[in-house]
Amino acid sequence: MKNNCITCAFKSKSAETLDEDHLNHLSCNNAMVKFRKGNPIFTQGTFSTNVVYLRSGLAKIHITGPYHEQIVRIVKAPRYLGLPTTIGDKINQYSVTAISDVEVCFIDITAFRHLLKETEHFAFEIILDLCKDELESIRRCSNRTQKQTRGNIADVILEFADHIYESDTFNLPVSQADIGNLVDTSRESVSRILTEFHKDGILDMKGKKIEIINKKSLQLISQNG
Amino acid sequence: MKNNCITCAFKSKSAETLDEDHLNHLSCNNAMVKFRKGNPIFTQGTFSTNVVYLRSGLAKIHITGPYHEQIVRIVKAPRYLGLPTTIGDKINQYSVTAISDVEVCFIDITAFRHLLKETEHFAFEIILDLCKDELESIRRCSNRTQKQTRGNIADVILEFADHIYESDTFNLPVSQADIGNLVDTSRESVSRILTEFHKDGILDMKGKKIEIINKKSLQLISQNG
DNA sequence: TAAACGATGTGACATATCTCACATTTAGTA
DNA sequence: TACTAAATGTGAGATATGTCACATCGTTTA
Repeated sequence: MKNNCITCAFKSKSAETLDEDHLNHLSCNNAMVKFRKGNPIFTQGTFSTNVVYLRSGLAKIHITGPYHEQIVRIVKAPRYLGLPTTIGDKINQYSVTAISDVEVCFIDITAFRHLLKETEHFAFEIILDLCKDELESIRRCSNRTQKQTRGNIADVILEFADHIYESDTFNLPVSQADIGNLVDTSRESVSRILTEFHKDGILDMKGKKIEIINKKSLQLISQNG
Repeated sequence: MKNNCITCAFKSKSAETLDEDHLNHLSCNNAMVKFRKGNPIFTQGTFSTNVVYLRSGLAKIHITGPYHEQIVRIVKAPRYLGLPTTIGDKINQYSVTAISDVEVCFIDITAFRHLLKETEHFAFEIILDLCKDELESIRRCSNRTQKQTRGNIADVILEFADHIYESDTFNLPVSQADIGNLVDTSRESVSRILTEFHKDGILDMKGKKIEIINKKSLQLISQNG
């Protein structure tokens, strides 16, 4: 299914810099695909022949570590998925899986490189994106290894509320096991800490539905361990 | 002190793509500075007005985490230092300190951006660098959080031998405390594990001098925890 | 050369969190 | 609706590793 990038309402910041000709070129080398919640968008170890752009929805980036699968990050549209693994290597170095229903654009890598060469603004926006992602990776890794589990779990909750859903009430799109391997702890510890937060009146939980009641406390826990 | 990039023997892969005119432009906006071991090259929290290129020597990239300073990575020349923090943000998001005597080029950021715009090959090489660094960050973080301390310390030794010094005998350029905060453990644990390796006949230590005796074992420890 | 400081070795103890075990609840499907 | 599988709650015990304490060794500096 071909896509029309000119009229697309979910353009990336880099695509915003393109003129009509280049957007047309992008449209011609671009396939929009829908994935249902839970399905893999691309998989570690396979060939990467396309640049992937997440048009709508949520996805998790995960990597097979030395012992177990680890979630690196949970991301929301709009953003590119796996530029490092597509451009930096021919084989995907990590996997991306939809955690809500998503719309994804697969852009032919040759066409993408063509755009990088032709239009310096486009390339610069991509560089900016890469730089910000790398900073984020470093910051996250430093937090994750230094903080104790309570702090990391508080972070995850705050991340969902502040950056992903932009609301203090939301449905967790992932299991507790997922949260565990996002912050590198066991499923059981996540459960224990979540019920602890509940008992302390910090948040309300009904199944997957979470409501943050005492955000100050949560932020304090995030800061102090 | 102005630099002549045309005759420079330590050109980056990206600079290799430049023609004489552009190299001249680079030379004119470029200052080469030497730092002695232990001195900061740039510091987290300060303004970043230059792109920094490590021409020779070793450096550590470190960041102030929620609890303590953490070494993110130890890098060797030739490579850029802190592209993400220079391009992605105006304030340095991390620090870089020399761990041997080093030579560093400070490139004016405006001139650097100019090169990015003018020459698509240059920009593409930079994008490649950024992508590879990001992949490396993710891989490292996943390893560090999953492996046990013994495995991480084995990794550091192997990294020095295989990638930094390219020899199984070398002088450790950092203290055990540094290694501790590179792999997120205490100074005492590093000491204990290092003497353990020594007792097991895996390596020989005389002061800072390390000689790997049984590399196979070390690799096994790196893999299995 | 001494003194002072930083880096390192090593023991004892505390503790966060993992693992295993099983109960219980929720969701998905015939 | 009932049955099955997956997700979650919770206890008990094991353990890797942090912290504190102090001794020793090497290196810089006055």
